[in-house]
Amino acid sequence: MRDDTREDSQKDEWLWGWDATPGIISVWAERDGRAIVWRREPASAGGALLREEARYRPWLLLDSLVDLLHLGARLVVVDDPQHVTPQQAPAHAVTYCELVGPGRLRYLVSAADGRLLEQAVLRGAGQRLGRPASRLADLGEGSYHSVPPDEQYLVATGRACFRGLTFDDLHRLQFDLETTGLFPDHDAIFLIAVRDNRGLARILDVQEGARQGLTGADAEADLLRRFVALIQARDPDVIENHNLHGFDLPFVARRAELLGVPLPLGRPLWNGEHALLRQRPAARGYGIARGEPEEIGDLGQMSDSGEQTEQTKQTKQNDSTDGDVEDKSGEQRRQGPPEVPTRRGRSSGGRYTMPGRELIDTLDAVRRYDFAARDLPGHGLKAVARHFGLAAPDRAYIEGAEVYATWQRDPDRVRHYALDDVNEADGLARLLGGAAFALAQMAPRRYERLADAGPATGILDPLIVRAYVRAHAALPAHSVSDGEQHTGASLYLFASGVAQRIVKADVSSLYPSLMRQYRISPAPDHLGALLALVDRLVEQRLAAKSRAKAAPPGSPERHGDEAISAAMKILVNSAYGYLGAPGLTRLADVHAANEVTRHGRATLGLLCRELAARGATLIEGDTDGVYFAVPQAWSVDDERRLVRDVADLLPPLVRLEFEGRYAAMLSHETKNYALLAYPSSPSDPSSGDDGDDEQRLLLRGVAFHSSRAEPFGEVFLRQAISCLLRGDIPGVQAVYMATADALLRRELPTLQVTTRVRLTKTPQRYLASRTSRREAAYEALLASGRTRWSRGDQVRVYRASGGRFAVLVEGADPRDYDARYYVRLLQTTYAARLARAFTPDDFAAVFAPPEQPSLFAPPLETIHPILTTLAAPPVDD
DNA sequence: TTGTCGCGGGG
DNA sequence: GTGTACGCGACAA
Repeated sequence: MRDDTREDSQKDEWLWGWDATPGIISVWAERDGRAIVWRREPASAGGALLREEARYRPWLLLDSLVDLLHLGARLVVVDDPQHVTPQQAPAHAVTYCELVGPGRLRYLVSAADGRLLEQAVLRGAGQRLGRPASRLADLGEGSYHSVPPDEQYLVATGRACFRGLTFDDLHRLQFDLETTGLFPDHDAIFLIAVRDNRGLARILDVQEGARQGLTGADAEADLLRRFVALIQARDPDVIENHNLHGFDLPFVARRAELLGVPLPLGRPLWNGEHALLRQRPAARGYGIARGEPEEIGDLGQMSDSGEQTEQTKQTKQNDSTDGDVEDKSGEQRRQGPPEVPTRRGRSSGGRYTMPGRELIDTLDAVRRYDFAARDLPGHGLKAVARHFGLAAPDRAYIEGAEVYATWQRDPDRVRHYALDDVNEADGLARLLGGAAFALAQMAPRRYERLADAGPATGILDPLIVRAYVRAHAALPAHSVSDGEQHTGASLYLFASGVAQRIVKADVSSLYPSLMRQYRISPAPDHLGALLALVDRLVEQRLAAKSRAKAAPPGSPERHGDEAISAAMKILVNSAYGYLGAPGLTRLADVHAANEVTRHGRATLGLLCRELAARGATLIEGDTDGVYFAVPQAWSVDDERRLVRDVADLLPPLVRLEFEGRYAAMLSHETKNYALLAYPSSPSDPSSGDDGDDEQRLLLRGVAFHSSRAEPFGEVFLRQAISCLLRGDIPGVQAVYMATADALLRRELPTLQVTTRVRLTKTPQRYLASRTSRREAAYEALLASGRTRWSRGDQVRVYRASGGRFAVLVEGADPRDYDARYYVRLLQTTYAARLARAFTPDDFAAVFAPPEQPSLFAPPLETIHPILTTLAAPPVDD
């Protein structure tokens, strides 16, 4: 009993660290052993900001002491190299201890100054290798492990961020740029919207400078200086925006460089001056992101916002300014000019940082969310904000390419738009940023790094390293692939067409459950850290979920517990991915991963067989869950009993859950289906036909919505499938006929037949390739007289009468679309998505060409949707 | 037709 | 200090 408790608290330390220091917001450490910790009191305690200078003992892990033997008596063995008193070893000593167990990295070494520690190791390595060693990497793969200074500090102290703070205790600021275009070499910033969660909402723009007689580059430089002053004055803990690292920061950095404006946006370090914006070391970032210069040149001349701006012209004259985002007091980190976004430059690598503040890109949070949920229409700010209901009713929308032109015509509209942007960025950060906030309370990394980290390499690995160091266990060398093939999950389509009384049952967190149930652990993990973490995460997540449910909706407590639950879900679900990524994760073990998927396939097979044996009609099974239909006469209780009966056949940690029930389903292909929810009263499918069926319709898969689809097609699909799932076949045909009719009469607005296309070629590039291949979007631009556009512009294109392509100008509605073409598209593309629901004859009758209705078709009333069985339940193996 | 590459975001 | 998935459309062979 007492052993259990001690073991539990040890494993809690692996997950949460062991030092309860509250309120840490950010840590900045140098390799020389100095650290600065910024802490904030909870708002309830005054919310003051504290700045503490600290020291830590830099450390690293080695596979051998041989490179340190040259130190002689200056190499001293101690119990705990991360905490050494002057009595234990002199100040200039390198200290070490030997770690236990079979891992290759079996020496924890430390010194008062990390640079001296490294130099000592490198000197010994140079002697051993017979050539100078200048970096730890020269020691060779797998013979050492070191982490950045701030993480050394957090591991050594057992501290973590945000203890005792709620999300809103952080001082969070959002800013958003409005620019004349996408390319900072040639476009300029004319407006910056700034808001924070302490009541600020401000627009900075070049018109203010203009009132003092500043124009062009002077006005832009003045704008940047006022921006810097505002950040310093507000002194936020966190700076957020959507695509912050991919657009706003590189744009600001580049413009500042060209204009010669320094960017001291960080908090003061030791010298008392605000630290400059810098790039986070990310080797991969630039090279590929620099882009092809001649293309950038093209873009400058072809900017869609017309002529080059005053600002840009003037800026060009002082291209050689020495603006520098480097912190002169720090190490020389920058290896080249700041990254600019280019065609290939989605800047997953290029990241920025500023001491004392955490830079959070809501695009990262959106991607992390959608990785699991897969229900977002896109990852853009506006689309996501609308999806989550964050968009204000009077939200201003301006197409990207129109922003600058709108500014010149109607600046207040752009101001409104930019404030809407920062407000939505704030809402998004609150809604989706909680997970990273909670992760920062666990893992020994800064918040901003946890926000963009991959969960396996970026979070689990640091947790595991900290656990090994804490337990004084020798750390296994980094895994390499032994060639074992990774096997996957199973996916079955049992039936296609239409079925009623649908139930979805799935195993919550299947893979981690199987790891726990069958104690599947990667072979090199002699400490058992991964499985112990998964155990803790699953247990504590359940607790956090029930705490969240008990807390008042909207309360900080609820937000906090939901965030912990979301964070733990991310970690739990990545434990399996961790196993299967040799070369990426330290303790990968593909054999163990395959053991998990093997149990997973067996579990899904068992579910399917047992459900079918008890009267269910299987429709689709995927990895960890099944859609099936039950007989018409069954009650909800019958459905639940079935799921419970089958759940009882599974081992205790593998929990089958009743996930949902639906009135009807159209099964099209695997992962492509439509579900009709029951009317408002979930227990009574026959009640309340209030005509909002379309809202109760859930469409899944690319067959039912693709970003390129014409709006009229999506509308048709929703209406037709809604009728279909209600059994209203005449209604399906009526929708079809009405849509065709509206097209033929051109009653549908032109917007309904357009597709949104993003332009990837410059005019020159397209003209060069035009002879060999014509592309609709560019032909449309040329046909409408546009010879100038910018890469990255999005346009709406449609097919106009006479077979030519046309661009739809915002606000226009010429109704000159090729109606017959779109009627054909309605038949061949959209109606076809309902084909599985009918016999071929019935399909032909329902969707006859509108101009020649079939005389011999069966009456619609006699047509019923069908369900076709495609496969039997998998057999036991 | 089939295989490979690049994109997703920001103005 | 390593990225990353996944599905689609564009382009080359």
